[in-house]
Amino acid sequence: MARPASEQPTNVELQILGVLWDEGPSPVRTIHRHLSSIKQTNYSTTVKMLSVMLDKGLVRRDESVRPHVYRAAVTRAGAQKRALKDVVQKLYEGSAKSLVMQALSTQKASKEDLAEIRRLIERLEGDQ
Amino acid sequence: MARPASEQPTNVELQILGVLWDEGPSPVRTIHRHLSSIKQTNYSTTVKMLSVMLDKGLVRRDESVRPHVYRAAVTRAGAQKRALKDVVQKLYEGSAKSLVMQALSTQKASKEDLAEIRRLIERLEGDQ
DNA sequence: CACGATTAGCGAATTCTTTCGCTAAACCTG
DNA sequence: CAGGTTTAGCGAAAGAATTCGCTAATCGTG
Repeated sequence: MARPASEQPTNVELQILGVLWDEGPSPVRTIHRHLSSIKQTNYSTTVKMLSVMLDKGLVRRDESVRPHVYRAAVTRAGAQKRALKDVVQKLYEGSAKSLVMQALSTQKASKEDLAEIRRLIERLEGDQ
Repeated sequence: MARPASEQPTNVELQILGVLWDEGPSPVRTIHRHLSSIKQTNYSTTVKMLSVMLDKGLVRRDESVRPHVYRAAVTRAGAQKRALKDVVQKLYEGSAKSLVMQALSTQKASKEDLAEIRRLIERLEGDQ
Protein backbone atom coordinates (compact mmCIF):
# COMPACT_ATOMS: atom_id res chain seq x y z
CA MET A 1 0.00 0.00 0.00
CA ALA A 2 2.35 2.67 -1.09
CA ARG A 3 3.57 5.05 -3.67
CA PRO A 4 6.89 4.56 -5.41
CA ALA A 5 9.24 7.54 -5.31
CA SER A 6 8.98 9.51 -8.50
CA GLU A 7 11.84 8.82 -10.87
CA GLN A 8 11.87 12.50 -11.77
CA PRO A 9 13.19 15.16 -9.42
CA THR A 10 10.36 16.74 -7.44
CA ASN A 11 9.33 20.35 -7.60
CA VAL A 12 11.62 21.77 -4.98
CA GLU A 13 14.46 19.53 -6.08
CA LEU A 14 14.14 20.97 -9.55
CA GLN A 15 14.23 24.49 -8.21
CA ILE A 16 17.39 23.73 -6.29
CA LEU A 17 18.98 22.03 -9.26
CA GLY A 18 18.08 25.11 -11.27
CA VAL A 19 20.06 27.26 -8.87
CA LEU A 20 23.05 24.91 -9.03
CA TRP A 21 22.91 24.79 -12.81
CA ASP A 22 22.80 28.58 -13.01
CA GLU A 23 25.26 29.37 -10.27
CA GLY A 24 27.57 26.40 -10.27
CA PRO A 25 28.78 24.64 -7.11
CA SER A 26 27.69 26.63 -4.06
CA PRO A 27 27.38 26.51 -0.29
CA VAL A 28 23.94 26.20 1.27
CA ARG A 29 23.82 29.87 2.12
CA THR A 30 24.10 30.87 -1.51
CA ILE A 31 21.69 28.23 -2.70
CA HIS A 32 19.23 29.35 -0.12
CA ARG A 33 19.55 32.98 -1.05
CA HIS A 34 18.64 32.23 -4.65
CA LEU A 35 15.94 29.75 -3.71
CA SER A 36 14.28 32.13 -1.31
CA SER A 37 14.16 34.76 -4.00
CA ILE A 38 11.79 32.59 -5.99
CA LYS A 39 9.91 30.89 -3.20
CA GLN A 40 9.20 31.55 0.42
CA THR A 41 11.28 29.06 2.36
CA ASN A 42 13.33 28.55 5.47
CA TYR A 43 17.07 27.94 5.65
CA SER A 44 16.52 24.68 7.53
CA THR A 45 14.32 23.47 4.73
CA THR A 46 16.99 24.13 2.16
CA VAL A 47 19.53 22.22 4.22
CA LYS A 48 17.14 19.34 4.58
CA MET A 49 16.24 19.23 0.92
CA LEU A 50 19.91 19.16 0.02
CA SER A 51 20.43 16.23 2.35
CA VAL A 52 17.49 14.40 0.78
CA MET A 53 18.89 15.14 -2.65
CA LEU A 54 22.28 13.92 -1.54
CA ASP A 55 20.71 10.61 -0.52
CA LYS A 56 18.99 10.39 -3.88
CA GLY A 57 22.20 11.11 -5.71
CA LEU A 58 20.92 14.32 -7.26
CA VAL A 59 23.73 16.41 -5.77
CA ARG A 60 27.24 15.86 -4.47
CA ARG A 61 28.81 17.50 -1.46
CA ASP A 62 32.39 18.58 -0.95
CA GLU A 63 33.02 18.33 2.77
CA SER A 64 36.70 19.14 2.52
CA VAL A 65 35.90 22.82 2.55
CA ARG A 66 34.01 24.92 4.99
CA PRO A 67 31.23 25.70 4.45
CA HIS A 68 30.48 22.57 2.46
CA VAL A 69 29.94 23.02 -1.24
CA TYR A 70 27.13 21.34 -3.15
CA ARG A 71 27.14 20.65 -6.84
CA ALA A 72 24.54 19.13 -9.15
CA ALA A 73 25.15 15.44 -9.82
CA VAL A 74 22.90 15.46 -12.85
CA THR A 75 23.23 17.74 -15.81
CA ARG A 76 20.53 20.06 -16.99
CA ALA A 77 20.56 18.38 -20.39
CA GLY A 78 20.18 14.96 -18.82
CA ALA A 79 17.31 16.05 -16.63
CA GLN A 80 15.63 17.72 -19.57
CA LYS A 81 15.97 14.60 -21.63
CA ARG A 82 14.47 12.40 -18.94
CA ALA A 83 11.60 14.80 -18.30
CA LEU A 84 10.87 15.04 -21.99
CA LYS A 85 10.84 11.30 -22.39
CA ASP A 86 8.51 11.09 -19.42
CA VAL A 87 6.01 13.55 -20.83
CA VAL A 88 6.12 11.98 -24.27
CA GLN A 89 5.45 8.62 -22.77
CA LYS A 90 2.74 9.73 -20.35
CA LEU A 91 0.84 12.16 -22.52
CA TYR A 92 1.85 11.77 -26.14
CA GLU A 93 1.55 8.01 -26.44
CA GLY A 94 5.25 7.83 -27.08
CA SER A 95 5.20 10.12 -30.08
CA ALA A 96 7.82 12.85 -29.82
CA LYS A 97 6.60 14.11 -33.16
CA SER A 98 3.19 14.96 -31.70
CA LEU A 99 4.86 16.81 -28.89
CA VAL A 100 7.05 18.83 -31.19
CA MET A 101 4.18 19.72 -33.47
CA GLN A 102 2.03 20.78 -30.58
CA ALA A 103 4.83 22.79 -29.04
CA LEU A 104 5.30 24.60 -32.33
CA SER A 105 1.62 25.28 -32.85
CA THR A 106 0.86 26.24 -29.29
CA GLN A 107 3.79 28.16 -27.90
CA LYS A 108 4.14 30.85 -30.48
CA ALA A 109 7.71 30.89 -31.70
CA SER A 110 9.38 33.84 -33.34
CA LYS A 111 10.40 33.89 -37.00
CA GLU A 112 14.01 33.48 -35.92
CA ASP A 113 13.21 30.53 -33.69
CA LEU A 114 11.32 28.81 -36.47
CA ALA A 115 14.14 29.38 -38.91
CA GLU A 116 16.64 27.97 -36.47
CA ILE A 117 14.54 24.89 -35.89
CA ARG A 118 14.05 24.47 -39.61
CA ARG A 119 17.80 24.54 -40.16
CA LEU A 120 18.23 21.86 -37.51
CA ILE A 121 15.65 19.70 -39.23
CA GLU A 122 17.27 20.17 -42.60
CA ARG A 123 20.55 19.12 -41.10
CA LEU A 124 19.00 16.07 -39.50
CA GLU A 125 17.33 15.17 -42.76
CA GLY A 126 20.66 15.42 -44.50
CA ASP A 127 22.31 13.05 -42.06
CA GLN A 128 20.01 10.20 -42.98
CA MET B 1 4.25 22.43 6.78
CA ALA B 2 2.89 20.87 3.71
CA ARG B 3 2.98 20.25 0.06
CA PRO B 4 0.53 21.91 -2.27
CA ALA B 5 -1.42 19.57 -4.50
CA SER B 6 0.23 19.29 -7.88
CA GLU B 7 -1.53 21.33 -10.52
CA GLN B 8 -0.87 18.54 -13.02
CA PRO B 9 -2.75 15.25 -12.93
CA THR B 10 -0.75 12.67 -11.03
CA ASN B 11 0.65 9.46 -12.43
CA VAL B 12 -2.32 7.23 -11.87
CA GLU B 13 -4.72 9.97 -12.80
CA LEU B 14 -2.96 10.30 -16.11
CA GLN B 15 -3.19 6.60 -16.74
CA ILE B 16 -6.89 6.67 -16.08
CA LEU B 17 -7.38 9.71 -18.26
CA GLY B 18 -5.47 7.86 -20.95
CA VAL B 19 -7.99 5.04 -20.81
CA LEU B 20 -10.90 7.47 -21.00
CA TRP B 21 -9.34 9.33 -23.90
CA ASP B 22 -8.77 6.10 -25.77
CA GLU B 23 -12.01 4.37 -24.92
CA GLY B 24 -14.41 7.22 -24.44
CA PRO B 25 -16.92 7.39 -21.55
CA SER B 26 -16.89 4.10 -19.67
CA PRO B 27 -18.09 2.41 -16.50
CA VAL B 28 -15.57 1.62 -13.78
CA ARG B 29 -15.41 -2.02 -14.77
CA THR B 30 -14.16 -1.16 -18.23
CA ILE B 31 -11.75 1.47 -17.01
CA HIS B 32 -10.37 -0.97 -14.53
CA ARG B 33 -9.94 -3.69 -17.11
CA HIS B 34 -7.80 -1.43 -19.25
CA LEU B 35 -5.93 0.05 -16.31
CA SER B 36 -5.09 -3.33 -14.86
CA SER B 37 -3.66 -4.39 -18.19
CA ILE B 38 -0.95 -1.77 -17.82
CA LYS B 39 -0.50 -1.76 -14.08
CA GLN B 40 -1.16 -4.13 -11.25
CA THR B 41 -4.07 -2.67 -9.37
CA ASN B 42 -7.21 -3.48 -7.47
CA TYR B 43 -10.76 -2.67 -8.47
CA SER B 44 -11.30 -0.75 -5.23
CA THR B 45 -8.34 1.41 -6.03
CA THR B 46 -9.73 2.31 -9.42
CA VAL B 47 -13.06 3.26 -7.86
CA LYS B 48 -11.28 5.38 -5.29
CA MET B 49 -9.07 7.11 -7.81
CA LEU B 50 -12.11 7.97 -9.89
CA SER B 51 -13.78 9.48 -6.87
CA VAL B 52 -10.67 11.53 -6.12
CA MET B 53 -10.56 12.64 -9.74
CA LEU B 54 -14.23 13.53 -9.59
CA ASP B 55 -13.52 15.79 -6.62
CA LYS B 56 -10.67 17.42 -8.52
CA GLY B 57 -12.85 17.94 -11.55
CA LEU B 58 -10.74 15.73 -13.80
CA VAL B 59 -13.66 13.48 -14.68
CA ARG B 60 -17.43 13.71 -14.76
CA ARG B 61 -19.88 11.03 -13.74
CA ASP B 62 -23.22 10.20 -15.21
CA GLU B 63 -25.27 8.72 -12.38
CA SER B 64 -28.45 8.51 -14.38
CA VAL B 65 -27.38 5.19 -15.80
CA ARG B 66 -26.37 2.01 -14.10
CA PRO B 67 -23.53 1.27 -13.84
CA HIS B 68 -22.36 4.88 -13.65
CA VAL B 69 -20.41 6.18 -16.59
CA TYR B 70 -17.27 8.26 -16.24
CA ARG B 71 -15.93 10.61 -18.85
CA ALA B 72 -12.82 12.77 -18.97
CA ALA B 73 -13.50 16.37 -18.01
CA VAL B 74 -10.24 17.55 -19.55
CA THR B 75 -9.18 16.96 -23.11
CA ARG B 76 -6.01 15.19 -24.09
CA ALA B 77 -4.87 18.25 -26.01
CA GLY B 78 -5.47 20.49 -23.03
CA ALA B 79 -3.59 18.22 -20.66
CA GLN B 80 -0.73 17.96 -23.13
CA LYS B 81 -0.56 21.70 -23.45
CA ARG B 82 -0.47 22.23 -19.70
CA ALA B 83 2.15 19.54 -19.17
CA LEU B 84 4.29 20.95 -21.92
CA LYS B 85 4.10 24.43 -20.49
CA ASP B 86 5.02 23.02 -17.12
CA VAL B 87 8.12 21.23 -18.39
CA VAL B 88 9.22 24.20 -20.43
CA GLN B 89 8.90 26.42 -17.42
CA LYS B 90 10.52 24.05 -14.94
CA LEU B 91 13.36 22.71 -17.03
CA TYR B 92 13.82 24.83 -20.13
CA GLU B 93 13.82 28.26 -18.53
CA GLY B 94 10.67 29.07 -20.42
CA SER B 95 12.13 28.43 -23.86
CA ALA B 96 9.92 26.16 -25.92
CA LYS B 97 12.48 26.44 -28.69
CA SER B 98 15.11 24.68 -26.59
CA LEU B 99 12.66 21.93 -25.84
CA VAL B 100 11.77 21.41 -29.47
CA MET B 101 15.38 21.36 -30.55
CA GLN B 102 16.30 18.89 -27.88
CA ALA B 103 13.33 16.70 -28.67
CA LEU B 104 14.40 16.62 -32.29
CA SER B 105 18.03 15.88 -31.55
CA THR B 106 17.41 13.34 -28.83
CA GLN B 107 14.37 11.31 -29.76
CA LYS B 108 15.33 10.09 -33.15
CA ALA B 109 12.59 10.98 -35.59
CA SER B 110 12.02 9.27 -38.90
CA LYS B 111 12.57 10.95 -42.26
CA GLU B 112 8.82 11.21 -42.65
CA ASP B 113 8.35 12.75 -39.24
CA LEU B 114 11.02 15.33 -39.91
CA ALA B 115 9.50 16.21 -43.25
CA GLU B 116 6.10 16.62 -41.70
CA ILE B 117 7.46 18.88 -39.00
CA ARG B 118 9.37 20.88 -41.58
CA ARG B 119 6.18 21.44 -43.55
CA LEU B 120 4.45 22.68 -40.41
CA ILE B 121 7.28 25.09 -39.79
CA GLU B 122 7.20 26.35 -43.32
CA ARG B 123 3.50 26.94 -42.98
CA LEU B 124 3.97 28.77 -39.71
CA GLU B 125 6.73 30.88 -41.24
CA GLY B 126 4.45 31.73 -44.11
CA ASP B 127 1.73 32.95 -41.76
CA GLN B 128 3.87 35.63 -40.25
C1' DC C 1 -38.83 -12.23 -3.69
C1' DA C 2 -34.42 -14.59 -1.96
C1' DC C 3 -29.59 -14.92 -3.01
C1' DG C 4 -25.27 -14.62 -5.18
C1' DA C 5 -22.79 -11.28 -8.01
C1' DT C 6 -21.59 -6.78 -9.29
C1' DT C 7 -21.02 -1.93 -8.20
C1' DA C 8 -20.15 2.04 -5.13
C1' DG C 9 -17.92 4.11 -1.31
C1' DC C 10 -15.73 5.07 3.22
C1' DG C 11 -11.98 5.18 6.01
C1' DA C 12 -7.64 3.81 7.35
C1' DA C 13 -2.87 2.66 6.24
C1' DT C 14 1.51 3.59 3.87
C1' DT C 15 4.93 6.07 1.51
C1' DC C 16 6.56 10.38 -0.48
C1' DT C 17 7.26 15.31 -0.23
C1' DT C 18 8.01 19.34 2.13
C1' DT C 19 8.32 21.91 6.10
C1' DC C 20 10.67 23.64 10.30
C1' DG C 21 12.02 23.61 15.42
C1' DC C 22 15.61 22.55 18.09
C1' DT C 23 20.34 20.93 19.03
C1' DA C 24 25.06 20.53 18.12
C1' DA C 25 29.20 21.52 15.78
C1' DA C 26 32.27 24.78 13.69
C1' DC C 27 33.58 29.41 13.04
C1' DC C 28 34.85 34.03 13.99
C1' DT C 29 36.29 38.21 17.03
C1' DG C 30 37.35 40.84 20.72
C1' DC D 1 39.29 31.25 24.89
C1' DA D 2 34.29 33.06 25.91
C1' DG D 3 30.27 34.39 23.63
C1' DG D 4 27.79 35.27 19.68
C1' DT D 5 27.04 33.86 14.78
C1' DT D 6 26.84 30.73 11.12
C1' DT D 7 26.45 26.04 9.45
C1' DA D 8 24.90 21.22 9.70
C1' DG D 9 21.64 17.74 10.88
C1' DC D 10 17.93 15.04 13.15
C1' DG D 11 13.41 13.98 13.89
C1' DA D 12 8.80 14.98 13.87
C1' DA D 13 4.76 17.02 11.68
C1' DA D 14 1.45 17.56 8.01
C1' DG D 15 -0.43 17.21 3.63
C1' DA D 16 -0.48 14.59 -0.95
C1' DA D 17 -0.76 10.26 -3.52
C1' DT D 18 -1.94 5.60 -3.62
C1' DT D 19 -3.46 1.47 -1.86
C1' DC D 20 -7.07 -1.83 -0.35
C1' DG D 21 -10.31 -4.13 3.21
C1' DC D 22 -14.73 -4.13 4.41
C1' DT D 23 -19.55 -2.65 4.13
C1' DA D 24 -23.58 -1.22 1.79
C1' DA D 25 -26.34 -0.63 -2.14
C1' DT D 26 -28.00 -2.28 -6.43
C1' DC D 27 -28.73 -5.74 -9.91
C1' DG D 28 -30.01 -10.04 -12.23
C1' DT D 29 -31.95 -14.64 -12.01
C1' DG D 30 -34.26 -18.78 -10.68
